[in-house]
Amino acid sequence: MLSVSTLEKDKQKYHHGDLRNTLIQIGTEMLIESGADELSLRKIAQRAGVSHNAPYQHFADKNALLAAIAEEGFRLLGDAIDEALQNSQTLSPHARLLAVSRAYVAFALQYPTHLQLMFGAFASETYPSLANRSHQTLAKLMSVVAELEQAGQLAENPIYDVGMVVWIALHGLSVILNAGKIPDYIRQDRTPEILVNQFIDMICKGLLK
Amino acid sequence: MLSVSTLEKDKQKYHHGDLRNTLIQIGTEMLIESGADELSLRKIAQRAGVSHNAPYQHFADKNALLAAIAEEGFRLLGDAIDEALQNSQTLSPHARLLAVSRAYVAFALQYPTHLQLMFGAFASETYPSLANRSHQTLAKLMSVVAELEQAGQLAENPIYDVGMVVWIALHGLSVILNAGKIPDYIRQDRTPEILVNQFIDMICKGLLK
DNA sequence: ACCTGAACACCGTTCAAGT
DNA sequence: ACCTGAACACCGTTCAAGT
Repeated sequence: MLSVSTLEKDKQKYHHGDLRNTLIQIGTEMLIESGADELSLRKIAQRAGVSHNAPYQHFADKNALLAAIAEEGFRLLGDAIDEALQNSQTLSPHARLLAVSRAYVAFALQYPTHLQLMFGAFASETYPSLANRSHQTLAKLMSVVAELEQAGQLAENPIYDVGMVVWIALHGLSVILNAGKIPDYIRQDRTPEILVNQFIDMICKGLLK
Repeated sequence: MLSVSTLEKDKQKYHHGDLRNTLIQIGTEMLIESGADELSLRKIAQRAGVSHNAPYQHFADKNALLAAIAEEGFRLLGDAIDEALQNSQTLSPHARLLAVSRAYVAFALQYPTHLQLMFGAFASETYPSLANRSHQTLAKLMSVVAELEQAGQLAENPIYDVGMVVWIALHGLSVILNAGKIPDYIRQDRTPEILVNQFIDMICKGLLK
């Protein structure tokens, strides 16, 4: 696991230039563990073994660190989607769409505070690499839509719009599930996985006659 | 814009028993003006002309006040939807669905921090009246779906599921628009209104052949 | 260039006390 | 019952200083 070169790189630990990534990593862990309210610059710094002021060497303010943690969140989500694509290689484009959809919602339920942070209001101009990461994530959804297109299964809509519609549905479902806002009389005894499958299928087939 | 009628129904001022509603109203205003970061219990109390401790007479903690402000947000959203229904009485069920959809997204874009608060993680058991309000809002969406049903235009899906699918799409689009996460190559020069119309229509007709 | 420590203005919350 | 004021532990941020 640890090669010599890795060790040498590790020699340049945060005391010599890698504090930035350490802070992002610790922030990510703390966000997963304790939620957004407990996430303070001072606690992150303390856990990194550094004074509460050191972060300002690498981030303009707390918001900049949060943006970096959000960016890391998009990387994690991207990994989850890639894994779903990997595990569904033999299946049909439609089944792969459902697999990716379940992966999206599963990520959302596993890392609710991350999702909230990722879709918080970070200005794209101020945090361009965050915007970039979110676009890369969307691109993974688009690739599945492209498979449907190549299989000749798409109705007459711009392919990018199809991808966006899938995205807004997945994201809306994720947020509403996390907020606990699906009434019991609708939810019944369906798991999130079943809800994703059924709702995405309804969208594929259309709501009206 | 901001209806205060319900909150003003009690003639007793906050010095005589209406501090609770005053705090909710001031909190609502401050959230609209300055965003969620600036929203502190102490500032709300100060603006209400009361000590920073008085709010604890009416709310267990800051979170409880936030939940009440979120609840007020659902009331405002409900008013916006009602207004859209009022203004589209002569139109077809389908056109009314689009009108309500535009109203939802318009509200989201006008009060982005409210929307975030409304869909934050407030436990339904701890804040039952908040959960109730959100269910009432969903019911307004359901009423339009019921019109489609009565007009015989619905495909073979549980009616509640149809309403939920509309809701997740509207909410996902709202969050993603507020987060500024639609890439320019997709957004092109379309306004939010046009995006809502087109995306909801795509969902009505179906994405696949 | 990178980090520390003191200081400042603010925050949510608790407690004792006042009416 | 409703509100106040002092106190506590925390926070983000700035500044001067140390290596």
